[in-house]
Amino acid sequence: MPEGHTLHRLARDHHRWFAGTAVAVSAPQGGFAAAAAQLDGRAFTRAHAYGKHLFHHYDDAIVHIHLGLFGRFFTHEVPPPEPRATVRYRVVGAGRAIDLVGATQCELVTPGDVDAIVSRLGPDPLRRDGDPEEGWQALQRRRVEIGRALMDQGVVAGVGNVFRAELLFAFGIHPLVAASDIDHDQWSAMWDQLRQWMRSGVRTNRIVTVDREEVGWSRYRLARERATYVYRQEHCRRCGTPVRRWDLAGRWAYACESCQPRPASSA
DNA sequence: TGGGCATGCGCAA
DNA sequence: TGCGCCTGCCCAT
Repeated sequence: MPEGHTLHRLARDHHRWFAGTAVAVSAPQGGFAAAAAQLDGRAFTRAHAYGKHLFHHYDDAIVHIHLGLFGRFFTHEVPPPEPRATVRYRVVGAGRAIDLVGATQCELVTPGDVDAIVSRLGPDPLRRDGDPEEGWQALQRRRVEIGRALMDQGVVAGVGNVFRAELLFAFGIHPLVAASDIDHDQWSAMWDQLRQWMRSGVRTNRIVTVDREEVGWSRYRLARERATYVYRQEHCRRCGTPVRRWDLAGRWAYACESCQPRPASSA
């Protein structure tokens, strides 16, 4: 379930569980075996995230992880159960164990590689150094629809399909509006909203964009349901209009064309 | 049992 | 623009 908040939450948890301790590292699936052998028994020094990228720092090595669409971590008490065959990277500390499965990337990298990865990314709303002006500058250079630009990690690092859909809905912006038609004040407000949602996402480990008062939900219902206005909804949670969806940048984009008027320029 | 789907992304054309 | 890759889970059969 990886958008940026997921990776920051993982970094926070992994840091708490492992930083400053020696850990056992293994690679049941085999692909990461040589690296795991090198890391086994080493001191885990820290974990950090940038956008959707997670980094595990050991005393003299760094592991770079990108979950892709399917990747996830399973967490266990210690001692952990026998790993399933698909576990690529297992870390066992004093009190917790984690299993990485299905990730697009899990590799040893150098500090230089980390710099190169981060340099391709736009500002991250979850980082103190995340600068919305940098995002604004990048957005100005994009000659595409806003629904496409928001998925571009060089504009904002950490936004995925849910935040794209919900952010545009919150501002009444149709995904097919040209990125260049977003004005500066609007962008600043979008950034603030995104940062608020993502911070909350790190705390609760899920995405909630609905206002509980507006939708009239109990806390119980809020905890159970997909708490979005248009993302994977049949009908707009605000006005009831059927939600439309179409392929944009290879992913389903969702919008309520009553709350988010379609730009005149698009057919 | 198997098809479809999922909060990504890079690459070939 | 379309495809391939990584895996788990849910649903229909």
